[in-house]
Amino acid sequence: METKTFGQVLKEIRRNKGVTQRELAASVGVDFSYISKIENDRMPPPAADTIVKICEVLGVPPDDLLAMTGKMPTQIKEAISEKPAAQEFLREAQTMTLTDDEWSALTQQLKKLR
Amino acid sequence: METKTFGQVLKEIRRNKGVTQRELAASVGVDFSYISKIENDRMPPPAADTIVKICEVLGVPPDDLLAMTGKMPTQIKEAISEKPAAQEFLREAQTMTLTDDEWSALTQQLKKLR
DNA sequence: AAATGTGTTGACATTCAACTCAACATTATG
DNA sequence: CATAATGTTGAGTTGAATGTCAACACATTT
Repeated sequence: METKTFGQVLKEIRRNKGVTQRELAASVGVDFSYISKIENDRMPPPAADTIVKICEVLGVPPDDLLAMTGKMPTQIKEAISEKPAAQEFLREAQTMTLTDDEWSALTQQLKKLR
Repeated sequence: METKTFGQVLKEIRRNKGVTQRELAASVGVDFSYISKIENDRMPPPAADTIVKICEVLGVPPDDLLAMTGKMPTQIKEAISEKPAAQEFLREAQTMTLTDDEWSALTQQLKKLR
């Protein structure tokens, strides 16, 4: 399983969409040289919110790229910060060290709630 | 419901344990003046990991103090960062804007898993 | 009251993520 | 090839988080 880097994936998406680094950077609101560095893995992936913007500009869901970085968008972080019940859940989950399957099972439970 | 501040709670715990600011600070590994500022809410609560250390030294579970700040210990953050399945769960949860009761229900589900 | 222990305050320091800027290199196009 | 478009690189910047240090104030003990 040859895992692609964040930069490799981003570069591929951007090229497939026929967008230049400068165009992307301008739309996102960062310097184009920064995009270059990210794509070549000279720098760690950008902030979660920037990743989201990038994905919006490129017209792809941010989930995959976010998952690669282990970062959480501000919106989600804040939502959790404000919910002690959510934090308790996470602490419990962490002490149990859930497997991927178990997490998926919980996601299913989640969807049943509504 | 008059909510106590982080500083007020900490000061209370420390005093109940009969520990001075300097003792606590030395054990935790920060400057004692920093403890003073925190207790008087001159500064925002410390980093999550520092909160955990403080609670260890004082011999109390860190959960309450952590919950007050909306911060997550590095250990938990990393555990989640490494688990795309966990992140997917959180994104789902966030878009659904769960209530406290729903979070509690999930925590119950969690305990059933083992 | 002097010394000692404890707490408070203001100014400053450190660290790190997340970039920007300027210069240069490479690639595509007329 | 000449020019423009696009991409790369190294050094420096910025702001927020998280503290430290030195000086002073207050409280307690001897």
